[in-house]
Amino acid sequence: MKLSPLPHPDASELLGWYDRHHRELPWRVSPVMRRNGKVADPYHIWMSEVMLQQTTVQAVKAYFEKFLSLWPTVGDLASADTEDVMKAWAGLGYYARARNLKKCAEAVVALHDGAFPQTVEGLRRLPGIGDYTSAAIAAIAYDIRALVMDGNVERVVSRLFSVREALPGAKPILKAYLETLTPAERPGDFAQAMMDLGATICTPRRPACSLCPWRESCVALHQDDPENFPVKEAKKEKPVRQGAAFVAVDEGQRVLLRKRPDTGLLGAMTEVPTTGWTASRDGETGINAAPFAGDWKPTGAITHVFTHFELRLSVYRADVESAGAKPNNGWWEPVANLDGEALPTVMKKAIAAAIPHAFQRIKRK
DNA sequence: AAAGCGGGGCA
DNA sequence: TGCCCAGCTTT
Repeated sequence: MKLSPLPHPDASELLGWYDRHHRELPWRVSPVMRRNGKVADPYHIWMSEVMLQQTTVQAVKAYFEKFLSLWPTVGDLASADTEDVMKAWAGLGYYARARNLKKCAEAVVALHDGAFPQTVEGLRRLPGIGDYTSAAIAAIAYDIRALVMDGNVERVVSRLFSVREALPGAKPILKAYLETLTPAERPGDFAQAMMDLGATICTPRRPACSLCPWRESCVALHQDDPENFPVKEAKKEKPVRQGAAFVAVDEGQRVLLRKRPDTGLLGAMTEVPTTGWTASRDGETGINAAPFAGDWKPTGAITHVFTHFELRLSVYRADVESAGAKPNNGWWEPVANLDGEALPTVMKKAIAAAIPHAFQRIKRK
C-alpha cells in the first residue's frame, strides 16, 4: 500500500499519447489535420456516434461507409424512404436507432434548416441523442468542452481513481472526476483520446498498463488491480423463450414475409411468420400456429440471444403454391432478394435453417 | 430507478 | 460461456 499521493492525471500526457497512437477511423479528423484547420463534419460525427451506441468500431465501419454512400448529406437522409433506411440498418441491431436516425435528420432539416445545432442542449433535444451523444458531437465536431462519458471513459476513470461505488450509481462520481481531467484546449481530441485509450490500452481484461500514458497516476494500478474496475451491479440471469418460425416457399422460390409492428422488439423490421415467444411451450408455440394449413415439415432449430432473453425457435418449412396460400398482411419475396430486405439476424438464421443456400454466412447458433 | 432493446467479438 | 461494446427511450 502506497501512502504518498500519486500525481493527478494531466490531459497533456494523454493528448501527447493520442498524437502518436490514435487510430485512423473513417469519420475521424486526425490531430494533424485538425491543427491544419480541418473541421469534422457534424453529419459524419452524428452518424458514427449513433451507430457506435453499444456497438463496436469494427461492426460500424462498413455501415458508416454504406450510409454515407447512400445518403451523403443530412438532407438526403431526411428525404429518404424510411423502409430503405431500415433495410440498410439490418444486422446492426437496436433498430430504434435507425427509426430515430431518420426522425433526427428530418428534425435537423425542418427545425434547423439542415444544420446541426452547435450546443449540447440543442443537440440533446433531437431524437436518439442522449447525454453521451450530445456531448460527443459537441466536443468532436465543434471542439466544445463537454463531458464525454461512455463505457470506455467509465472504465478509465474508475481505474484512475479506484472508484469503489458500483455502476450505474457511480456515474455522478465518475463525471465529477472527469470534470477534473477534461482540458479547455483540444477537448474534442481529448474525448477521442479517452475512448482510444479505453479501447486499446485500458481494456476490460488484461489492460496494457505498461504502455499507458497515465500509468504513474493510476490508483488502481498502484494500490489494487485495474481488472477489478469498474465495479458493476450484479445482473439478472437471462430467461429462455421458445416458439416456432414458419418458412413458406412457393413454386417461384419466393418466401412469405411480413412486417413487424413499428415499436418494440425488432420494431418495423421484416420477419417470417412466427408463433408468440413464450416462457414455456404451450398450444400456441407449436406447428398449429402456422400462417395457413399446409404440409409443414421440421427443418431444425435455431438459438438467438437478445439483450434480455434467449430465444429458441423450431423452424418449419412448407412448399406451397402461393395462389393457394393466404398471406394475410404478408408478401412473397424471391429468395434471391432476401439480402436486400430489412431482416434482423434472428430471421436470417431461421430462413437459413429452412433454406440452406439462402444466406452463406449465417450460423444457426 | 428500472426495464426494454441486437449483434458480434473476445478471453 | 460470459462479458463487453463511443447508450437511448419508455415506464
